[in-house]
Amino acid sequence: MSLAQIRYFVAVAEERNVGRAARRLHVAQPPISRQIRSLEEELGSPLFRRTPRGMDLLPAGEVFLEHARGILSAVEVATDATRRAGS
Amino acid sequence: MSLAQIRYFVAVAEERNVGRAARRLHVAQPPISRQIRSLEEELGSPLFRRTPRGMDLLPAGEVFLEHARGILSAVEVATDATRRAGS
DNA sequence: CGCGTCCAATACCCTTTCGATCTGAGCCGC
DNA sequence: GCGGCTCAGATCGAAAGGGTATTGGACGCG
Repeated sequence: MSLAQIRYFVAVAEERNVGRAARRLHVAQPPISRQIRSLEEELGSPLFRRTPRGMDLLPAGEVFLEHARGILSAVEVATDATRRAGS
Repeated sequence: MSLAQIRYFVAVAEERNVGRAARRLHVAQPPISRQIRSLEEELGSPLFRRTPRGMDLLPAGEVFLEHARGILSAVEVATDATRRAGS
């Protein structure tokens, strides 16, 4: 699992759409698809249901989403605090 | 910043020695050195003081260490909770 | 005062990973 | 059924990451 995967996941969960998430992250769509799939494999359970109109969060995805946001903000906090301590 | 960098950092901080951290993580020493350096560059401030006997945590490093442990455990918690929700 | 030891950093190579582009397949509205 | 969406797959080139070998600096001991 990588922080990039977590960021991709949060964007897709919020947009409910891989393409929009990709544009928002300034990344192409296929990398997002692959990273999401790889994340699901690592977690051992699907996070989204694929529909012809986008991605629907599954229960496991909702659970992961809450934690994912916490992880990303913890990284931000850690970065800021360390920068402040170092300067 | 990557989760691997954070794991490397925590190991080095705990061992106060790059070589021991490398053995503990089953990785060679140079990759650890490089990732730590890259992390310091990204954070904009040194985290360790290099001595002939190892690595001493600087104040900025101590600050980052606390957050780093929290991030890693948050990742574990997220993984477990999601696995549980998916099965 | 060398010499051996222990440390991190560097140089170089190789493998793997990752993202971009192009393409395909499924579904829906018209 | 045709055009416009969606996500998924294949392929390629670039970048990142780790491994081995080596260098360079600091210490301790004879």
